[in-house]
Amino acid sequence: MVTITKEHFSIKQICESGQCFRLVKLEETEEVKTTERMQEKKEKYSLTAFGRYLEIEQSQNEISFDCTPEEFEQIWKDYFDLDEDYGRIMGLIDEADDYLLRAASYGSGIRILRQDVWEMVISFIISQQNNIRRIRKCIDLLCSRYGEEKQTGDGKKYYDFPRPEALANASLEDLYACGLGYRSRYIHDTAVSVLKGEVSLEALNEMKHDEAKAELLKLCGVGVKVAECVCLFGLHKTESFPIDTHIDKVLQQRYPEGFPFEKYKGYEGTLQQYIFYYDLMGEK
DNA sequence: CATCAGGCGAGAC
DNA sequence: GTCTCGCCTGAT
Repeated sequence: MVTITKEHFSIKQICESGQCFRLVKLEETEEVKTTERMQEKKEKYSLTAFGRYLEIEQSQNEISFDCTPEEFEQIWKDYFDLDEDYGRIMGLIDEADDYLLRAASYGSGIRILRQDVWEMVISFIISQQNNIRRIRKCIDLLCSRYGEEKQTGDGKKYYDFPRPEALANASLEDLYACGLGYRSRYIHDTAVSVLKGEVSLEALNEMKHDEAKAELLKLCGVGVKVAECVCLFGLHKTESFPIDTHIDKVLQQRYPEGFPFEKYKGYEGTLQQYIFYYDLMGEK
């Protein structure tokens, strides 16, 4: 077990922000009173990533990871982008931009996770014209049917994310049965492309944002929006700025003169997440 | 019953 | 290049 205290880290907000579909809430327990009037709420989450299973518990700024210090240092510290100072990024926001300040304040615990590229490609193909609840369901089904079955130290079963080969070999009929609908063909064709090496996901890390985006656009079912999401969450290119229906609406309503991208070079994607989350979850 | 959910491909022009 | 249209599916 590794316990840290960290500012600008809310596992709840990261989960709700819909960038990682295999981070799920397990339970909520009302803890014994730690002070006279405040009841401390502990929230427990599970995460499956990079072939590993991790349980995480958070009470305010204290976060506990159920893993060894070595695994935390090697894997999760990087995964949760713990070396980045999100307070500094929020400090870049124009003090005259009330809306952006409110959005960042509302979602101040969000971090841009460093996730697996292949998993992001498939996950965000599934995300199109879809809601988070159903995206999770589709991905769970894909994992349990096409992912390798594994076990934790204490014997808990979980499934790895399916490899390209497994999805390339799946029949369209079976993919439809995972509730993927018309995205089934996209998943299949993309898996074949990656398996054949028509698009090399490994090579994307060495590329600039625009170059990586152009490569991703070669994949069937990957348009501009999905490509930007893969760049942001799978390649950690934080200059990526995915525009979906929420962001598009906000840009029109709040930034009719245009969003000041030049002002936030290199951090557009991080700010996009604050805006997205605020529009999705925030009160009117 | 219609509409919507973090779009995209195909075809028309 | 830009525009329109149809699309699986489950929730409301």
